[in-house]
Amino acid sequence: MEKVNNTSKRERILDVAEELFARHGFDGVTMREIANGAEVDVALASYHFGKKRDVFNAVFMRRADMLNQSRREVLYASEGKQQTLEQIIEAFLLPLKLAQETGDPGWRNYLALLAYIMASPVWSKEMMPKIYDRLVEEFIDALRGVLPGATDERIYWCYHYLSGALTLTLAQTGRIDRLSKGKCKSSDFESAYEYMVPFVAGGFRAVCGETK
Amino acid sequence: MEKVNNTSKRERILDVAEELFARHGFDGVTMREIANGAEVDVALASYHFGKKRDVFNAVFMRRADMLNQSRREVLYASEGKQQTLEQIIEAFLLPLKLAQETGDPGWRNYLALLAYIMASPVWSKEMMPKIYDRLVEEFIDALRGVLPGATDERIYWCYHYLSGALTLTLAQTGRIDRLSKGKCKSSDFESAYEYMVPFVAGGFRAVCGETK
DNA sequence: AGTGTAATTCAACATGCGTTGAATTCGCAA
DNA sequence: TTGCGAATTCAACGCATGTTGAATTACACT
Repeated sequence: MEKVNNTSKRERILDVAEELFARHGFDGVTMREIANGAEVDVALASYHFGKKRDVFNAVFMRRADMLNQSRREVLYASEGKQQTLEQIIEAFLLPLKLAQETGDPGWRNYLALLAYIMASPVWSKEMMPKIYDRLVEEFIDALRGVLPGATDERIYWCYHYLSGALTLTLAQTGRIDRLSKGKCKSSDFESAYEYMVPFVAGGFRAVCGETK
Repeated sequence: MEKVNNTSKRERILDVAEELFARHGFDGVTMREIANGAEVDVALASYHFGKKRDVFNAVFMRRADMLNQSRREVLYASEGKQQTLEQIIEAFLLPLKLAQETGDPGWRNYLALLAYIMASPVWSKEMMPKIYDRLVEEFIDALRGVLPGATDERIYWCYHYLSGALTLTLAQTGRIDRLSKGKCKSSDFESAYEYMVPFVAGGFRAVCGETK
């Protein structure tokens, strides 16, 4: 198996597909563009993964398990102990820290792809239940623990707002760069994380009542 | 000019394109699907609007001016008077109330299309500066007025979270329905609006300091 | 060195795409 | 009723698409 730049052709296909799908969506990318970017014949992607949809699936799944497991570990790290609202939110926002710390552009591309899927009515229904929906109920449970007086309706809506703020951040559209005239940067996940935790916590407290 | 169902063929093309583009994105829709949905020959869309991209543009522009003007009016309705943080946020979330009050499915489709554009790195850069970016600076100014001690960096990030929460709401992915087992509904813009105002206000106060 | 299997390329297919120019129909004014 | 321009359809073009089967190369094992 030929190797170039320390990665196999198979992985290079996934890397390129990840980046292109995140930017242009499923239908905005052709098999030939993927093959071109990976410097590979167009038939090779089909050989390894099958149909175009299977390439998309393979990209989606490659980092899904790792991310989910990492998230679960953080959430249960302080199990038994008295968790704070901020700790729970931090656990949920883990992908931001993760992408920032590794510095791997592949992770940033993957998270942008996740944002594309989250915001799409069609792909959200198709992909999110496979992996990511499962853990949400555990987050909601943790939130119920620190927001004893709140109704489920309020908690789920607040979770939805959190999810939206996260999604737009991961998408890295560059709009905040333009609007703020460079004072903020889409690529600056560290700042996004730093302000997002207190923002969301403040929102939850305003809607779901006081916490201990 | 032939009329059916009180709408011209030209408008029917825009209506169908609006719905399809919102669900499947620009590349996920063909001219023939649009023509089929509008019960019209495929060449007619090109005759009226030009290229496929021009159809997309026409759909985007059709309701843009109206929405922007409506927003501006609400923002300056309480000009001079002492505005509250909540009033500013309410003005920004106007599309939610608007879509809910008219009950027009066309508006819901348009707002979903707006969400698609907002979350896409490519389309966001191309479309948002045309109309929607202009008003944002006025919102930021209003926010500065009620958050005197806050840095621009903090205000822009908070605005970004607000924008994200709104975007995911407009997208109507149906995910909150599934996660909450029916307790919340993506289509329920009234509840989304009701909880979003205090959530965002609480977030701003937590990050940008106290308000009067 | 030789053999078998996986990896990769080559060549080509059927199909669907956006777009266009010519032909036809419609709606209204003279 | 005739004429004329706008609206609409018809037919077809050149091209790019996803996919596949056969041919070729690379590689591990004996």
